[in-house]
Amino acid sequence: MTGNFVIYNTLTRKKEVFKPLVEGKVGLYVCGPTVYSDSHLGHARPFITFDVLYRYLNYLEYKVRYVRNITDVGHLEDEVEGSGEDRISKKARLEKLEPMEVVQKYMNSFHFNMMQLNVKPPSIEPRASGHIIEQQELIESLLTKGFAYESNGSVYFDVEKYNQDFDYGKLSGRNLDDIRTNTRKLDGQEEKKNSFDFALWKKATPEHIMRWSSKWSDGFPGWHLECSAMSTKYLGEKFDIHGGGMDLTFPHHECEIAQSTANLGEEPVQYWMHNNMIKINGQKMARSLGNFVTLQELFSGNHEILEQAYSPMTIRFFVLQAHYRSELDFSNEALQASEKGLNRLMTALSTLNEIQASKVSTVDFDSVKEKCFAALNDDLNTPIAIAHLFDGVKIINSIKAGKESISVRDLNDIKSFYNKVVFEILGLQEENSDAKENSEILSGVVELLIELRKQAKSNKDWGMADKIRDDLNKIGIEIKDTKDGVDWMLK
RNA sequence: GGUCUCUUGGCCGAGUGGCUAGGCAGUGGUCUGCAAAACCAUGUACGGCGGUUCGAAUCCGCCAGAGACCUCCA
Repeated sequence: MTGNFVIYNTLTRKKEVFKPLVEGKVGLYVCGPTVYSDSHLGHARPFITFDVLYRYLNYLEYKVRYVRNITDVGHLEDEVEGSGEDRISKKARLEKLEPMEVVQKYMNSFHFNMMQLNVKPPSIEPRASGHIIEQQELIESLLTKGFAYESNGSVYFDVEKYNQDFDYGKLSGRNLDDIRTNTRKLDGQEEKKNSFDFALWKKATPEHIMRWSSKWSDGFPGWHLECSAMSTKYLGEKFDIHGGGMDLTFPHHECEIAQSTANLGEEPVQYWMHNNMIKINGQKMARSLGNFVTLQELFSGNHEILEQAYSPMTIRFFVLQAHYRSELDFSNEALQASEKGLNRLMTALSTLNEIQASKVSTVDFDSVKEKCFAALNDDLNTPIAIAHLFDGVKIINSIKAGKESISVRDLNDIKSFYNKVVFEILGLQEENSDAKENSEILSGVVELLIELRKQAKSNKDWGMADKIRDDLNKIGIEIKDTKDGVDWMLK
């Protein structure tokens, strides 16, 4: 119905027509969050991006199994921080919580944020801590096949050996010689044959709380391992799409490919998709850089750099107004633009329900529809798709204004088109309307005040009329005099 | 230092050899007692310097600036 869906594949650095391994079915894996603190705006981007991918694949009538992991075993800290302490256990000590309590807390808040952003839950959300056995089995297999070696209770992946049979660095465009000469010297690497070897199993230091027993040592899995183990378990040895942030390309995804390929003999993933970063003041927003704004802060406006609160849908729309492979600059001005743009789009959708159909259509909506889907098909180009939605808005408004007319059939067609694209595929939703509809008491009170104001107006008592309007405005209720009467909404 | 990417009008952001998105802001207008909202109209921008071409923001080269990765990171 909608032509070929094209995806930019990081592996080939080209756009490719998407063709699933199994007709009609898609296996999708996306790197999920490490749950040790609240999610920030940067985290929201991949989850919104791949949520739209998931929704679009569903729209294209694929049966999708979407796996998105939760990293809850913690990984090594930056060496500069000392100790090699697990980042989750470190936080736990600071807050005097059990590690799993920290995990639970932030997993809950992550889920809540995702719900606010209308990000659909994945089909399976496996936790690394629940797949220690699978990860150990994978290590075992790599040891048996000679791609890993044990050293002082830890197990490392032998990159050199792997590179003899396969191509280490193909995803990120590196080769081993470059890596060899350019890898920085880090401490605590004497155990490894080569500095670029990475841990599959790490022996825990005494103060490390999160640990599991194994034949090698009491320890914990290396940070690339869980994705290999869990994607294989739930999606099979070969699956269609793997997504994640661009900053994970190397080393994380590179190592993931190496582990899986060494184990399975062939590459597991057909299409690698990477979203770009959100920037703030010209720099990547990242926890480590301390320049982040959490989603909760964004939604409440409670952060010094925020001029106001921004609703979840504003954030979602903001993210979708840029292509997922482009950098996106954060600023109050940009966010406010998105807020107003979204409002314009949503207003047009409700206008759609007020339009009276005529016998004939004087407008042609087909090109809007075609261009919109063409954009989505072109590597999920949501900004272009949205641009065409706005072209449609212009048409809708001119019908409303009586400049154009539309037949019943075409009107229904447009309604279903906007429903599909805006709500189903882009995953936007109405905000605020709930409060208005759900509170009969409030609604009754406001209607009464509007009635009183109307009387004041007919008596030309502008002072009273304006007082009612302005005071309501102060407590967050906006009164609008429109052609068709008085409308009100919660701000 | 190595690998890679980017530089578009006041802001955010598409595009990638000729047809010169879209949103926001600004300006003008419609509506209105006023206001807000809404709606309509309106902007010829592509870092600099060369080159290729009938024609370049789009291709090539150089220069300048910014960023990402190489280390936990969405």
